[in-house]
Amino acid sequence: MIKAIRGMRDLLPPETSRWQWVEQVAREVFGLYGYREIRLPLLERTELFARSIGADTDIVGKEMYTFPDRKGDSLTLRPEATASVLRAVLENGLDKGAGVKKLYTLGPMFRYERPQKGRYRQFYQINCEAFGVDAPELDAEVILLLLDILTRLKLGEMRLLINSLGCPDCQVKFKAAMGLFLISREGLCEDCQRRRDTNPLRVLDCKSVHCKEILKDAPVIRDYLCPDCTAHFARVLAWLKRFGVAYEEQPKLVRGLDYYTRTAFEVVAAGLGAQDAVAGGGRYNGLSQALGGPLLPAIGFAIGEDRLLEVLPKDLGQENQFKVFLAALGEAARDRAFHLLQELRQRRVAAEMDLEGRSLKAQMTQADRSGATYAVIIGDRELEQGEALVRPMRAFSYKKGEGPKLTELPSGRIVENQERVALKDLTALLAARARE
RNA sequence: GUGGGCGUAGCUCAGUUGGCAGAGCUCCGGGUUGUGGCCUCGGCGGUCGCGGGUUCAAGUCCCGUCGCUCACCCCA
Repeated sequence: MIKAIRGMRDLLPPETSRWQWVEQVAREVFGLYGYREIRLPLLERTELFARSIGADTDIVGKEMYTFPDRKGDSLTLRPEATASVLRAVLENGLDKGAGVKKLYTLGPMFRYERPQKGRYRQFYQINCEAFGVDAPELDAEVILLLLDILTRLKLGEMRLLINSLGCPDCQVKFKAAMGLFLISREGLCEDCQRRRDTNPLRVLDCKSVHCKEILKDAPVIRDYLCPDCTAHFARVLAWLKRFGVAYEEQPKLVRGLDYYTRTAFEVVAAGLGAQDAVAGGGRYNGLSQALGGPLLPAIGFAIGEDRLLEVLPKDLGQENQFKVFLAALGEAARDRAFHLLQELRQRRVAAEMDLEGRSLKAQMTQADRSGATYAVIIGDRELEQGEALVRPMRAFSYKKGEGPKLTELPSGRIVENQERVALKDLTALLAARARE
């Protein structure tokens, strides 16, 4: 048997209804904040990611699905969305004109990593990107938007971690100080020794207990922020505080992609093990220019949908909708039921029936499993009289002062509230009940 | 890329010192010849991940390989 390739999985029902629910909520909230959807290719020129994400990052260095196409051009399956969004914005001139441009996109990303809990080679992100405004109010708004989505999804325990990475000027000064600090320290792990030369900022991010100890009194970026960046960050935090957002300043939080400037944030959730970041984002004012575009301030975030689904309650997104199951006995009745089935659907009533001519008992079992609100029984007897039996499934609610009406079946069983309904009125009646 | 755990029915898992491949759930049918769930009886369903080796005999022991999983790393 051919199996799905490593790190790539099938999302099956009923799980998919939870995904739809998450995406629907995200779309609603994006709409409230004035965002519109952009849909992008999954494949881009390799160069786009090399220049945006950073040639020294792990993502570009060893995690991309890169291959030459038939013409020999180097293509890459997108490992993240921001670079593509910005590329599309610049290519289509969406950045022209005053004011903020707000876009969201969602879909699969690809990274060649060793799979584990909450980490797949094809994984899904919900991305938010806002362009053209450098105001700290926008930073705050984007974070509020993110928390709004997560809250509506009933994400339980979550923490917002936040830091400022400064502008390129601040980063130059900080990297110099960090370099100086690291030069005098011995015993850093292999990775950190390498990072010391390539990207000293990321040494801060090291999870090694030993490195953490060494880095205890390392310089922090905050002390190297220029007055503008300091003021910007202070204002972002002030707004968050005013909106009652509980945040945790994390002086050592950095982002894995080179293009981040100023505000950087992350939302971590309980119950995910080591891969606990459910969303991450920040400002990337320098990205546009790195791609050869104009100066274009920007901020955004990505939600890791796979991880999010992992921690969300398992019973969400499964609304029990009104549904009818037609059970037919005999060929003539089946023909009539098939017509009624389509008529119900035309009236926007969810309806199913058995197409194999199974026994009534089997059809009732199917009706039960399908979650039907009503089973409609049509046999030759009913057909002759132009009627159908309408049988409520599951719990039935009574009107005031009314008790159940009992019907005795040929077998001696007694069922509640089974009605006889004229076939010509059947679909209209059910459509009316569906709207109740 | 590195390390640990695990691969037996659609699912969850038993399987003794190597000796006829099992259970529960699901699914299908009967009991109820025209009424779901509960009960009861029966049935379908397996290249024991794959390849090699040892042995009279391998799900079981050995080697290899693939996959899953958790962690490192990295990140959403």
